[in-house]
Amino acid sequence: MKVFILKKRKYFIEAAKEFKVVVNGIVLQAALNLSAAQQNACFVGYTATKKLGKAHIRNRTKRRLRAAAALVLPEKGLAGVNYVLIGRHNTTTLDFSYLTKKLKEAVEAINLQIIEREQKNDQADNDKND
RNA sequence: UAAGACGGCCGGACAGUCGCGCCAUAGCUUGGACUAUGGUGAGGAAAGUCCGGGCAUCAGGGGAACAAGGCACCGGAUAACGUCCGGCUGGGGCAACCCAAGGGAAAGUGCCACAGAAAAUAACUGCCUGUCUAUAAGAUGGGCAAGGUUGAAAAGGCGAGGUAAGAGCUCACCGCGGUGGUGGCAACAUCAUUGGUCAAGGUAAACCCUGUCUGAUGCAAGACCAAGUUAGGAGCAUCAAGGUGUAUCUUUUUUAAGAUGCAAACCAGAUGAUAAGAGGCGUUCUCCCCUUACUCCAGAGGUGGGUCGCAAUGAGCUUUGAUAGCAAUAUCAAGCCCAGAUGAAUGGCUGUCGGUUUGAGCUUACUCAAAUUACAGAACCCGGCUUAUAGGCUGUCUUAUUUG
RNA sequence: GCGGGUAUAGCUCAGGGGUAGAGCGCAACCUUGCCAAGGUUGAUGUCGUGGGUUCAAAUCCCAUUGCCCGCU
Repeated sequence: MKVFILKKRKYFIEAAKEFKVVVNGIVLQAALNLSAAQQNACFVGYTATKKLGKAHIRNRTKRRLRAAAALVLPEKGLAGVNYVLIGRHNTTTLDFSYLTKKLKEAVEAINLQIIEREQKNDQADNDKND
């Protein structure tokens, strides 16, 4: 599974509207992306707001998110999904192994949501066809 | 030894492992969000954006007036500065040393609450005295500016003489001003002499005056490439008659095609020329020089694609050396090349050694354990200022005490 | 990256050198059988923070902190 970086503001907004899971240290959002599905890859973006602190704290937050995502997403990520990781105030202080564990849980949870939604849609399509 | 003053420097180190950006080279399924190897990768403040520049655009340059704003003891340093260095004056400290937006209040205007007779023109109270009425005292004329509960501030201070009462009215000392000498580039210091019409408080971080400096906008500047969109209006003359438009006619496939005419308007093109006019760095005026006719206004669409600017030649860097200077700094020599991203690299984890604090063993040392290890992240680039900062190293000096 | 504004009572805001104010809210009392409305009275500020100028600063100057906004 290849992991690429999200750069467009549009996709961040889409992700915020669709799926969302919150765990200790991380907020995870996601949305479907058809073009990514064709490449058999998923996209990931990182966000750290001004609320967290000054520039060096925000940079540190993004680095830890990036390091955690590099461990988790190649295995757990679904193809054709845009993930957005949002840092929280305790992201920099939490133990790193704990953070990765939590991220893994979050990704699994959000993947479940996405799959359920797709199955529903498929069923709906099937019903219509019938 | 204790207390203190002023500087300078550092801003954890090493190793392992998994990763990231950029550059170079090589490779490939040959142009990509690829792979390999090598190199390289945050600060003293990268911060705040408070000053000064470089650079870019407004075509370039000069002058006058006005406006707006900054600065303000003197000299020097510098590309420049509101920065720095050295001095002066005033204030603080026993001292080392520190602090100061530190020009002008006899150019003008304003303001000075409360209190106080009065906040600047004088008046009121008061002191002395002549005349009249006359018991006390009052009325009126003259002289005077010492005293008058206040206040941040009251028309030099203090003492003596002097007088009807008083008064720089006179004198001594101090202060203040003028002139001259000496020292100093100067601010200023000092000495001499002279001034009593000594000039009538404060406030200029109130307006202001004087001197001096400043064009505006900031790399989201700006240049090029690619893609896309478009109602309208304004701005010379001429030509030609292409497109479009429009009118008429013909054909018949009558929602079309063709022909001819027109050139008022629009689009596009060519030519001409200097007369007038328009635009061109805060405003007005002016001079030189130049430029534009596809320029300006307005509207529409879009939410921002790529390359350059932009990282190795610089106001560059150095625990280097020499020379000049008290110093800031300058010159010369030697050596060096040192981040360049754009949802934004410089990280995650582990170990060892450090620093600090606390506790225990405990005679300092030393050992063990725990905690802690700052402020903070380049975004066009430099010189400063300001603010934040755990902890540490180091130099010079002052005062006090003790010992030799 | 560049530029601007603001901070005053619990809340919303005046005041631009001389004793800090208004409205709403709060408290007490009056009115009522009780409540609301109404009336009377009262309390409430380190004027965001730290320096400076001044006799005197919320006000003028400098620095700083938080919040808000614009440019694209």
